[in-house]
Amino acid sequence: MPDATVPPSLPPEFGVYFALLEVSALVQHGVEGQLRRDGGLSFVQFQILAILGEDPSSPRSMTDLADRLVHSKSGLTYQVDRLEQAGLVVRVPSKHDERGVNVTLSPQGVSALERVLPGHVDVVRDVLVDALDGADRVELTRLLGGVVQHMRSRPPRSARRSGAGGAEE
Amino acid sequence: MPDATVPPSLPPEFGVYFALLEVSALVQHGVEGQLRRDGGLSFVQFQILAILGEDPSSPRSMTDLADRLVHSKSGLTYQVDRLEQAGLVVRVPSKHDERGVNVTLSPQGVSALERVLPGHVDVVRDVLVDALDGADRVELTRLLGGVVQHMRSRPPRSARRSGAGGAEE
DNA sequence: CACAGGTAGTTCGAATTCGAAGGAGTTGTC
DNA sequence: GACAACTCCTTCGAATTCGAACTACCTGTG
Repeated sequence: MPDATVPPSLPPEFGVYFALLEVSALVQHGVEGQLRRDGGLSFVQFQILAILGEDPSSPRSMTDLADRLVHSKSGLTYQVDRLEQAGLVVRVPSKHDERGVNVTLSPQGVSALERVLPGHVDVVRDVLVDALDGADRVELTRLLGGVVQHMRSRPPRSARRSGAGGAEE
Repeated sequence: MPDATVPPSLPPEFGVYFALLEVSALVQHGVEGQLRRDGGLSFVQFQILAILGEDPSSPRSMTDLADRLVHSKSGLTYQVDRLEQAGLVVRVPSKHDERGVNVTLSPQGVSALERVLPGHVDVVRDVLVDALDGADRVELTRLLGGVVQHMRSRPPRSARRSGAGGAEE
């Protein structure tokens, strides 16, 4: 019988879980200051611009963006509103689907991205990339990529499950 | 996201950056539902309880906690308020420093932690740990640990003045 | 065509977050 | 002991986030 004064500890494999969360929080906060200083952008706003900049020829739907960012749709609406007010993105009604809204980078949005990117690269390099030598970086990328695939391959956030794979009503 | 694609203007090593952020966001959202269902806890609240549970004999100061969580102090005040109202933690004035406040787990806090932990372990295992075989897990932990050390070794967030790279005034 | 069920975005209210300012205690220097 | 500079935590207002409800549109079945 477990001693009530000693809280249960997590399995040792969970170090990876905490380390992951901590690193990502630190990286995120590390870049936030730079983004705000150089471009007046929040981290989420930068992410939106960066995703749109990945492939300017294929505009993204709101749902796409929300999914990519792992954000709520309402939160995305709010941020796209702000970016549109700032003139950095444009909402274009989808041609195929009357309900759909596609978001694209405006020329000003491209400029904003170009303005923050150099400093951003510096900060990320300083804070994250330099912590790893080349081989480790490749290895970490490989491992994280595998995890992303694993997670993306299971029902996305809309599917709630209380355990592991239990069928529920 | 088929592949951590990076805008052409970003160096290729930055795939690790995007993959990291995406994985951590997915993990975080993945556990949030379970924590709320099983214990009525937000992710941050769970983190606070978990940190306090790590070593109940050494209570943590507010600043300590904020630093560990990579959260603002005001945000931590808010969350500790809520946890205290719920009876899960207790604020104890520091003996050595009249300004200091130490936070400890109450018996109810221990119970809450015990109540959510099994399900939490399941979810994390399902979503993250199972994505890796044993060797990869060890490797990932090692890599992330190195990054944490690297980041913690530089001026913490309180010195958000010149941030991470450029000295600027 | 009509209708049920599903999807895309937005709006709304409530909860949470942050940074700046403030009150109080501590430390170092003279 | 007085003073300035610093640290610890909280309060305050503004910005951001989420989930639920809502509108509008699309798809499949009869």
